[in-house]
Amino acid sequence: MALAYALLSSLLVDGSQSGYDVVKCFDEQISCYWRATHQQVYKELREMEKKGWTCSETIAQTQRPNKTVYSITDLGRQELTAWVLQPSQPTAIREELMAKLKSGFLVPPTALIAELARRQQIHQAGLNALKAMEATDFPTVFTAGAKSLSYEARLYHLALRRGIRYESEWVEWCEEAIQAIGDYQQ
Amino acid sequence: MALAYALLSSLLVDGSQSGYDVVKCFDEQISCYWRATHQQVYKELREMEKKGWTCSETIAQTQRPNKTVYSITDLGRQELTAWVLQPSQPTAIREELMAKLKSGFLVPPTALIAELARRQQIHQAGLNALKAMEATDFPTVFTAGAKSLSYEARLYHLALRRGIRYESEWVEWCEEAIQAIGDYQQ
DNA sequence: CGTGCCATGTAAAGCGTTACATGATTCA
DNA sequence: TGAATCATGTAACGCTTTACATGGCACG
Repeated sequence: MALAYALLSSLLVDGSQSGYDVVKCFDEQISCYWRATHQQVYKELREMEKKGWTCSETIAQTQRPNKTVYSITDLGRQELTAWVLQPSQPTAIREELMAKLKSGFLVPPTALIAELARRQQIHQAGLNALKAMEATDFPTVFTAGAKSLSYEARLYHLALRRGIRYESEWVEWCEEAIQAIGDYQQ
Repeated sequence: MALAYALLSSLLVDGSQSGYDVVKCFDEQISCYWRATHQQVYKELREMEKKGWTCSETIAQTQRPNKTVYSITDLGRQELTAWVLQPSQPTAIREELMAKLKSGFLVPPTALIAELARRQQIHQAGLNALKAMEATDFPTVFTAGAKSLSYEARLYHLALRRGIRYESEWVEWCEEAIQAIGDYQQ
């Protein structure tokens, strides 16, 4: 369900787009809070068109495959607004690594430490990417503060901040866990 | 897939259990990193028995429905160990609230603030619950430090710490977001 | 007398991942 | 010449959620 609305918001904020563009936008920007494959995106855009939430236009291109460019309709905008107004539940957490930790005594501590270090690197890389996004998309934040942003930009910046906090928290926890397990070696 | 292993680790660490017990254990303890409905749990336990990862015994009860109590087998333990040794990918993030924020300019700021305050309360409650769990299950941490724990307990404590950090981060971010949106009201 | 706990299940629908498929262009 | 980008799709499978179903006991 929520994917449909995430797509609508992309069409609304970033303008009319082809499925391909939306996927790219998801990979680049939206990935800090939502993920979708191209198969899902194309399917959902077609289904929303049936419901009248989007409309499409085919753009003929030479030297490139033709595009189907989707736009949000008034009905789509209404649906999106109604959805935004609804309360949202926290996402159910599903963290494989924590499940592995519970049975972690089955394997050598060094194996756990290696895995935690690997995860720490992944989250550090994610953090760096998000910080780079912040520097690119919101440069004024660093000089004039977040209050310099427009309301719309500020809202999006808050989502980015959530991503940054999330990845930072992961990096810190990995550090804590590596230290802790180190205490039990020899 | 991962559900199966989470169940095995519950059987291994917490001992033999009925499906019902496992579900309760998931609701109470495991919910900070995994969630499953009773339908999933019962199904998975039966499937693992077919594979020989678990074995079961029916306990007749008067005044209560009979139970099927599952135990982990040697094969199950081997499979679990092999799984723990495999690298695990970070969970894909799917955060509805962030998607709503991106289209948040469609609704009055007060609506956003109300929703953020509601979410903050939810995460604060989650945080309190996890801290209470820490106090109950690991009382020595507060007096003698985390190093007083056995290796097994320490590993589980680390998972709990991750939950605590996660909920704390949410509460803080909600605060930040409420403040930020407040800046744009008159 | 109603609510909630104990204890287990079936069935259907929805959502998400993975694999497979095409075919031209651009860049190293 | 091989890889990456543009652009869109089908199909199968598996996981997750939601709804429906049963039936006794205990507690207020």
